[in-house]
Amino acid sequence: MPPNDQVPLQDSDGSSEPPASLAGTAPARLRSTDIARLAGVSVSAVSLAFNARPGISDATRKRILEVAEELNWRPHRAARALKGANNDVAGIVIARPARTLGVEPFFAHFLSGLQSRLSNEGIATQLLIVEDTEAEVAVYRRWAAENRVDGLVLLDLTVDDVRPRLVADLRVPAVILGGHGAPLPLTSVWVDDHAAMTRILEYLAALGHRFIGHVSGIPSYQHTRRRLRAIGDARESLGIDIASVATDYSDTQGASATRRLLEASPRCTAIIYDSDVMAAAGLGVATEMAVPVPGEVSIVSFDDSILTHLPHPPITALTRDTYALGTLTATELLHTMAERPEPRAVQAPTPELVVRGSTAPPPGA
Amino acid sequence: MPPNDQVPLQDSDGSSEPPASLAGTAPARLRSTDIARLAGVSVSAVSLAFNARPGISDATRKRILEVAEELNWRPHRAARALKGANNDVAGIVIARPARTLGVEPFFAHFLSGLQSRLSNEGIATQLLIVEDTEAEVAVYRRWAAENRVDGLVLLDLTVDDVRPRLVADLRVPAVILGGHGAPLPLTSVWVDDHAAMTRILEYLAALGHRFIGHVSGIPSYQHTRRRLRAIGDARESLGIDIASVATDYSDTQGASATRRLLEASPRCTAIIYDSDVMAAAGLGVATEMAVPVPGEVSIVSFDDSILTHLPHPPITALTRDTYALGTLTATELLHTMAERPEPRAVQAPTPELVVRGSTAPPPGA
DNA sequence: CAATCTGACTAATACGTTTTAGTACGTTAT
DNA sequence: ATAACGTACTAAAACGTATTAGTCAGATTG
Repeated sequence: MPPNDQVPLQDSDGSSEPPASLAGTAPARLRSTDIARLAGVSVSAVSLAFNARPGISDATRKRILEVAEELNWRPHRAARALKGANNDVAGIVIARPARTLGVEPFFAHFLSGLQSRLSNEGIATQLLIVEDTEAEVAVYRRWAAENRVDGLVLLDLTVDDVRPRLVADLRVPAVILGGHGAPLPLTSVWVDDHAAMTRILEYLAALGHRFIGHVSGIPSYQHTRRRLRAIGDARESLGIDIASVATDYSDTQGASATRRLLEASPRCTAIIYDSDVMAAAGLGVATEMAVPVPGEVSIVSFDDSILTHLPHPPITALTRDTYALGTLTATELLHTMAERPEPRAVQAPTPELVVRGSTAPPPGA
Repeated sequence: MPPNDQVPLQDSDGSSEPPASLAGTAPARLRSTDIARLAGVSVSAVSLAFNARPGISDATRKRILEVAEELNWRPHRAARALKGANNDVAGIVIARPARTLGVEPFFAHFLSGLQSRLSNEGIATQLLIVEDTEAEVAVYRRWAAENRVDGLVLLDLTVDDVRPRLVADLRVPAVILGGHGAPLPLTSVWVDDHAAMTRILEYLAALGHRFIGHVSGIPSYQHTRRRLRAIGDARESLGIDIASVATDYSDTQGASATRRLLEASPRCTAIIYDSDVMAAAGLGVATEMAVPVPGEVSIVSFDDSILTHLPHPPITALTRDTYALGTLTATELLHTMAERPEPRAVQAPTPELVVRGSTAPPPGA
């Protein structure tokens, strides 16, 4: 008789309550051998049943699954991963000070979409917040060496970013959000910021604005570059004058940049903000300085969220489905994980301009 | 000669670039045997070195670690987990529609704090968003059976919540955010909502308000109950009249509840909102209805965030360090994972009232 | 000087699966 | 009648590490 011919102690009554006093005793963990014995088959059969492989009859398969279900048994994922199977984990590392992360609705929406699509495929998302890119890179190296994740999502692509090359070399399937331009070693999902910014500028120009302020985000980000390039192009084609001020996306810097722009002389008649947080902060500054919006100055936000809906006046903004951007990124990642295709650039829909109360023709018009 | 007496093909030059054209060929994975051979020791020695155990000399330990570092080798985490070691993963499941999740600054801040503390200990956070409690419970059962996580954080505790009992029975270390009252089978971190609400009510009563509106959150949540109980107590002790309206925390319902309260006659002279999102939405509605804030009606938010800072007037709010709440929860979870102590209730600091421009004495005063 | 001990290290086993290489048996083709 | 084949299943060999039970040389002790 084999030595392990005993079922681990377990009440057959599903609603049973383990004796709380014995918290120290480790409850015997079920193994596939237990399921096999109870179903009257071998462990191999259990494996075949759980992995939906041919080689056993439907009746046997059903019986095995029923036994497993009853005992709430599932294959130990470490043992499974050890055999080369997937971890069913995707990793995402965000290199920003954790305290400031919460203010960006963008992240939460994007993450929701990403997570939702991935968990449909049974893939969990592992999230890590680090201080800087150096730490981020170290995490990628560690995760790759430990075989911890099946895929990665890279955010905030900068000019001359070292991460795509590194991650590609680590051979971890990955997708970049925001990359474009030079051929990347990884698949990327990108938004046409140039066209989006042009949309705003054409709208403001049509209203009659000729001198426009721009509160931009972090200059090293590629999408910031693309927006600035659109502004450069529009200077010539639309014949308007634009002054850009760089910030770190924080409400504080958005506010102080607004103050600078509104105090300057001559004063611009419209301000474009690279994020919703800064636009809302800017509107606050304008109100505080008693500069009527949109009477004296119009305000446009590059991003849309509850922050642009709620103020009075509500802020004209480029709107995009950030949640859908997350699901799109997840779809690309799943495809990359499954097929390891050649890298490609996938374009997400260009944001649409939603006109609200914060924009109007300039004062003189 | 042992059959695996060959180093997997690997350039000694760290900056080397694998031939991109051979994307299909699987790069040989390093194993502890490789490190052992290169360091001139056995695999056991490698294990001892990596787990900081006695049994090898410092010189040997150093040599092993150097070889591993050079090749970017780290123990395969699945193999390690299979031997009973920790996964170094904490799980958190949020049962809310993913699309609405992004609007709550609370989650992002809390998650940031939690994550930051956990990753200090090398523990990653696995995040899953599900539709309802049923799905949430299924996830807990699956994760426990698969041995996927070392700890769990439970959110949004409701009255008669089934989850604490279930998770306790699954023997997964876990911490609840928001529980209190009846002795729970799990350690919980809780905030004294009763005292916090009382603080608001006393402040408003001192200003002279006698009829106050309350836009509450989801009634089945325990913290909502505690707030309502404080309101009940204050009716008697402070001699004020309060009308509560239940919502689902959304800006939409917050707005419509505000409309109802402001249209009622007699009209309340102050409104308390259970969340910052609803307070901001409510301020918008008041402005739209041309009800001056704080001239005709004062507004107080139970939660503080950028949403209460930015509007004009900025909203008087209870402020608490949500990020710190996350780190506190993480600390409790780490303790629970390490020591498996008896469940206990840990109280987080009671929120402080920050008076801003949205509150003033009632019109007649 | 023999017996004991200690430090540094290793061989072998266990963890719980998946996968490979079968076996046994009944059915069909030659 | 025999060979070939397919189906349903199983025994045994991985996967890469941690751990247990050693081995061995040299130091210490009685």
